[in-house]
Amino acid sequence: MSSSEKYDPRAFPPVAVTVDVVVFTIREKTLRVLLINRGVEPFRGEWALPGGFLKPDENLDEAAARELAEETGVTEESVYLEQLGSYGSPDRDPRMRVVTVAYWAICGDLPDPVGGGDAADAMLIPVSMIEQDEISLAFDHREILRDALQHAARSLESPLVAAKFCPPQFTISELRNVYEAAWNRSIDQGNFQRKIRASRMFMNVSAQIGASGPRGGRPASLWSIRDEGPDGEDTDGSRDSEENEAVTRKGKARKR
Amino acid sequence: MSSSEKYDPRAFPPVAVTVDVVVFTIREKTLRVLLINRGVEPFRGEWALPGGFLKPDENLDEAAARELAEETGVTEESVYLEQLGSYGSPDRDPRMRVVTVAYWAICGDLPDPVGGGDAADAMLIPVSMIEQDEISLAFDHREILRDALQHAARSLESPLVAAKFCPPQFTISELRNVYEAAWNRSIDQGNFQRKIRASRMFMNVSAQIGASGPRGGRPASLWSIRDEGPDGEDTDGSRDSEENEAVTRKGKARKR
DNA sequence: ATAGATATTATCTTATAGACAATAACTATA
DNA sequence: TATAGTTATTGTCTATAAGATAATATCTAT
Repeated sequence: MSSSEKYDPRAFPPVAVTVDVVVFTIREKTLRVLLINRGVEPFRGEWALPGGFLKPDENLDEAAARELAEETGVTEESVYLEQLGSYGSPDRDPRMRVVTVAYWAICGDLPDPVGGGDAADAMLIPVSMIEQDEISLAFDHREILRDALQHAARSLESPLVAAKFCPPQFTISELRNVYEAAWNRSIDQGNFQRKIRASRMFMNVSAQIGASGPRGGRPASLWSIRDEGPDGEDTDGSRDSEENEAVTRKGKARKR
Repeated sequence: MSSSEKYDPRAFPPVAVTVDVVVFTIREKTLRVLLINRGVEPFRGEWALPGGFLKPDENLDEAAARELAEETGVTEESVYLEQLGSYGSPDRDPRMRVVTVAYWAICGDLPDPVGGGDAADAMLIPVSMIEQDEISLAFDHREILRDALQHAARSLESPLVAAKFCPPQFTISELRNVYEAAWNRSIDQGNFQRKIRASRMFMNVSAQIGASGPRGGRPASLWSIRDEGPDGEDTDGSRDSEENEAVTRKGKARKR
């Protein structure tokens, strides 16, 4: 007999459902994650992913978006927010049975002084610190973060996802920095430039302009995600390439 | 303030958590999914994914494995079983708030007469029938199945996953049939053979032997997943290739 | 023996990635 | 102002992998 038939849902075992969000951003060429310093037991004083209980009339995606907004102030619908997976070991929360649905998000422009106001403190911690066990996380949040990192690394194979780490207009080097921070390895400038331009996923704003960096250097051109016009945009005149695909993820690792 | 602090977990909103499993297999060169004909309301008489409530002392993976075993009798730990995602729209179950954690599984050798015994009937339905709306599913299971199909298609990029659809020993053509069924397109025999042999992921059992098909043809050699020996296996003598990767997923579609 | 079927190997072409060199355009400083 | 340092951009060469296609091998059926 099907197990679906075995239970009366009104006699379901008591479970609480929460939503946690792994918010990634890049600061100082370093991949960072938003963590909350817990003000209450359990795990008081330890760092944890932002999250909270699912409300009766919202679906999972809405709950994740609400949590993201509550913790970061970011409400734009352009934000990348995707479900990661669910975690439900019987003892993952000492208080009671809690199943959490984890999401991961990319924020290109987090307001710097995060932290909701309460005794709870919020910080953007480099993921390398957690990977190297310099910071421990509450609950099973280290495991969730590990899975989020893996998932994010794969998702970056699409440059459109990588661009979510950048402001609306960005240079190709800024985009390259995203990969170098997330994949923890250096990427050849020339090859990356070729790849991005050939992909036709972005369009050239201000073809020649763009300011030089603080240390000089030829000024870069600015790019943005291609708006889906049926007419072919080609600000820089290159017309030789077709719709390409992913950025590959091989090569020698760096330090992080 | 962090939302994690806002709620007393003992005052959590009432939610039931279930686990549903999308069980894929291949029959007659067709990708099929295991469906249960519901014997009770709601959706009595309609087809649904096998699933049931999470038990108090099991984690999510264990619950999924239990459901898989209950519905199929398959208990081997070698079975491919992976979490897919969670679904929790407030009204997805008319009885009460139910969040379900969906898994997907590959069974290479399902006992044919599935069906647990009760009034509930079980069948292996071709996924094409659901895609073409010839069969409707209960709850939001059509959406879950759609996501599972997408996820499975990507996962098959690793031939090791594709081999889970096959018996322990299989021919390269059987493996190719997996791709043709799941991706719904034909794959060139020669190129596929080259790819699989070059990958070094499998090893040659019974190098020359293997029976001919019912319609004749040169007998194929049998392969199995390479056992991780430090010594280089090379039953067929080819020693020219290194560890390669995915099977790509481009090409013209077929009918299904 | 011949036709039909499937498996296996080989060849050719093209696309893409990676290594690496060369050039362009800026800032800073002697 | 000339020069060095820095970053952006373009170009070239090579190796690898994929797709198209042909050729060969080995079976069943008639």
